[in-house]
Amino acid sequence: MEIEEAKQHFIQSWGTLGSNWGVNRTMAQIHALLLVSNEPISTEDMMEQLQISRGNANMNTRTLIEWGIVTKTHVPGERKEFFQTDKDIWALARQVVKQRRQREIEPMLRVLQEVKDVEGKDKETKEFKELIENIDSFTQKADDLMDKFIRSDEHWFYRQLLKMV
Amino acid sequence: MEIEEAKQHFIQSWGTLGSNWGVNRTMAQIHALLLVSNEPISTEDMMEQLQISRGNANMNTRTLIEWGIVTKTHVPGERKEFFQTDKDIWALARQVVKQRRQREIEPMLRVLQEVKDVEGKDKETKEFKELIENIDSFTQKADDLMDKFIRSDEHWFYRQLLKMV
DNA sequence: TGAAACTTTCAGAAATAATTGAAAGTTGTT
DNA sequence: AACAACTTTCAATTATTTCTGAAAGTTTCA
Repeated sequence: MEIEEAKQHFIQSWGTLGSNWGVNRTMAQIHALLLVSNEPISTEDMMEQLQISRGNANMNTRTLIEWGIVTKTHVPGERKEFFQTDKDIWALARQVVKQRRQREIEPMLRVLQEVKDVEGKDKETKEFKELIENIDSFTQKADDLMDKFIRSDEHWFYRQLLKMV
Repeated sequence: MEIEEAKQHFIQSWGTLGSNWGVNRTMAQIHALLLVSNEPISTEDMMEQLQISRGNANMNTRTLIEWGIVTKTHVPGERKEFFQTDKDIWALARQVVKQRRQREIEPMLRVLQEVKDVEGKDKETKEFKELIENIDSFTQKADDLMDKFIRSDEHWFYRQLLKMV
């Protein structure tokens, strides 16, 4: 396989992976394109290489920036904006975990809290409370793990893995 | 808040959470309904409580069964099928992780493998190979962690968390 | 066997999400 | 200030996903 074909294949797969995780295909592809590019790339480049419209490129790039995984840069002599992403895959993973934690764990914990003080002493209510209690406990542990991951570095994570039986 | 309201609220939130994770809303709601039900429920029950069609209820229930998180049961004296889910939230999490691992990690590793032996000794190719190598290494570690989680029980997981600094 | 009870399927409809492209907005230069 | 270069916005369109409901299929039992 030659390099251009490989990059293309990678971009496609990254897009598919993204859409499985609730990230839109184009957004994941833009990210993949940035990953495989040696230099920062412009909106024009994205449009050409992914065959997408200016609006689409702009919107999805903005979302990537909001997620904190893409940054704007400038190329000397060029007036337009260029974009780049951190090639450190651990940094990327940390950033994504951080986003999802904030965006999903926190709302979930809030709902569980709201629902927790349901009135009643009957069996049905007790069982419901127990379920909510279990989900809450699980969610908090997941939250704790994510928090540790976000604060960690690659080596820490690797050591933790080794420590596990 | 009284019990029916609380259950309703929970079902809605579970639906939203699901759709953030690439699980369709109805599927997540059916699952939530099973979680909060004290007895197994029938397709009719789902249709009525979630206000959905028979086809929709049937299809999504089937997918939940394929995912291994819902099972069929029978209620004595009743001819129709009933469904139930494991209320153990850890068992549920393990099952979901198992599915996603099989469905996403494996294909990703295959793509990385394909793309890894790209030809060329130039800088561009070298950098690409390095990127792929890093993603591959990360993915394998994630795979390893998932594998450990799948084989674990709640207490094991809790102990691992405590061991982490 | 036949017919009621129940389940599954799937083509079309409806809902939702993603994308386009052109106009409006902004920034920098002369 | 006027213009060119560039970015952003958003209404309209297109694509994708989900849902419906009725017909076909299956099971159970008298």
